[in-house]
Amino acid sequence: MTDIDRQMALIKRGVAELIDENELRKKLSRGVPLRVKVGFDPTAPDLHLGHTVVMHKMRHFQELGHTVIFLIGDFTGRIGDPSGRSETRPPLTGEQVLANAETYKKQVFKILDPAKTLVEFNSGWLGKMDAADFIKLASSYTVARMMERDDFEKRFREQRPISIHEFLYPLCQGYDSVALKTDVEMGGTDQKFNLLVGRNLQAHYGQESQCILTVPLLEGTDGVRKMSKSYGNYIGIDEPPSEIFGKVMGISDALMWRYYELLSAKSLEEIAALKEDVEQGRQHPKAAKEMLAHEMVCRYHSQKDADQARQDFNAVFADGGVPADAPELTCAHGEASTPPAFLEAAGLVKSRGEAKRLIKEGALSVDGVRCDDALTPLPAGEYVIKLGKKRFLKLTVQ
RNA sequence: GGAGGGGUUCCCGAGUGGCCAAAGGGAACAGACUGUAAAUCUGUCGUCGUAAGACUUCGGUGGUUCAAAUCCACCCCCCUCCA
Repeated sequence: MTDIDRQMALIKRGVAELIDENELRKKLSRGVPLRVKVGFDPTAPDLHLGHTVVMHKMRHFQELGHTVIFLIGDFTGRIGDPSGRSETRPPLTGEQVLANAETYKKQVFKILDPAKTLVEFNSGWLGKMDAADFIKLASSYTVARMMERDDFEKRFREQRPISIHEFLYPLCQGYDSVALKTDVEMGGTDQKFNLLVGRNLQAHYGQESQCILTVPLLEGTDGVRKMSKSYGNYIGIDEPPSEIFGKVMGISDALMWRYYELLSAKSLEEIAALKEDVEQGRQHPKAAKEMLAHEMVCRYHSQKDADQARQDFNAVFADGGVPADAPELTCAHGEASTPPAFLEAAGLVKSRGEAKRLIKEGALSVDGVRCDDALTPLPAGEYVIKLGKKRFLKLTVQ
């Protein structure tokens, strides 16, 4: 029994909701590895920190000896999860799905143990169902129950449209659990309804119902909306060390604690202590944020990369240096060496007009000296160009 | 099948013949202040051009007009209600 308590402690850490705790204990007590499923969208192979919240939970299950099923929703992806305002998406080709799956694997196994991970595609069973099968599936649920979903309920009340096919999404996702004989399904808190449908469908098809476990949604770097590629507020786990470090440093102080809570390996006690230190002025908030940034780079790259990223960051932003990976450009003296020309050539700006505007605003510096002359070509030589706070260029004029 | 509402620059959203590259807000970017935090203030925010100015843009295609985001015709798409 102590083993089960130990397992439960790890499983429950940081989760938003677990349904139902006693059922899960019962499943665990059988001593058979559980089948733990998490579904992923096939269209977004760029994993970001938001995805990692649930992935760490998957990792926990693996560490406890259970089987994790990484389900790629290539069939359900055609419907598009109705949560939010997403629309029906065009189906991806087989090759696209496979290519995306490969990209997924490359990133996912930075966290998950490949030996304990099963990768599945739900087109494998959903794609084989015929109209009669779908009618049967649809008959397993009632409109009233479907309308329990707050998104549907809300839209219905506001007289906004709900397409019939949107009802199919939770049903399909739920059927995945039937097909895979899932013991536990996890997802973000916004997935709760869908996860519950799986529970009900399994019972309908004569199986033992899965437990469900939801994890909090991580806010994006803007601190407002959930982290998502389409909002452009994400930190991708495949991004280079300097990017990850820099993006973490750019989040607000308030958000930093949220990230600590959901992403850090530190214990909740350690985090509370750190927060206390910052509030009491014993620790500078920037230092606390640096530790977080360092930890993230460590996880997705290496200790060495993290040290380097921190050093570079401070060299650049605290001491006004140049990042080691700044782009380089060589151009001829003359028209090509006027600021708007080389800024555009280097891809630092979208148009010359933009370059001129920025120069007018005082954003350009050459070797650390502000330059507001957009007309005069730079003479031959080597320069360090800085545009705004974040854009750098090593320029050689011949 | 019928009736009505709508598609505007990254997003929301004004704009019903010239004063519109198009109000306002948001986002974003830049400057000041900082810790590349927050807050605040200032500025920029279609392309080209040092500038004057030129060019392209308001679902699509044609048309009316000296002149259209604004008027007309047809088409495409979205939404609501009735059946």
